[in-house]
Amino acid sequence: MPTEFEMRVYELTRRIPEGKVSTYKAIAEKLGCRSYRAVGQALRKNPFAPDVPCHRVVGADGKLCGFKGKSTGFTLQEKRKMLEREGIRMEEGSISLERYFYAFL
DNA sequence: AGTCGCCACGAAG
DNA sequence: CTTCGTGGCGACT
Repeated sequence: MPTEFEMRVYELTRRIPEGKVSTYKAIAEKLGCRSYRAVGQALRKNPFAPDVPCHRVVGADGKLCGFKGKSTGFTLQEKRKMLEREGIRMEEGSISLERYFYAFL
């Protein structure tokens, strides 16, 4: 059973439309919290995967999340593929946030 | 309940 | 590059 905080994270992440991405920072600030890490932790557990498109959440510099070892069962390659399928192109492993960033309007 | 360690980050040095 | 700040959660005590 996720906590309320996690629920908020999932709820926001879920709202990211196809062809768009967001950052841990944006989500955290939207939740009124200053910790991006807390968001990352919530996504790491991600009990709502793949309902919650955690692959659309990237770092502030447009890079995909780090994936240290195991995760929710997805790999960077799989996520990259999903993103490209949604129309998101990457340059040397980085995403152009200027084009794809979604600030939860 | 208190403490400690962990975490897919970010900013600063 | 490294180190610290930061917020929250899980595990252990």
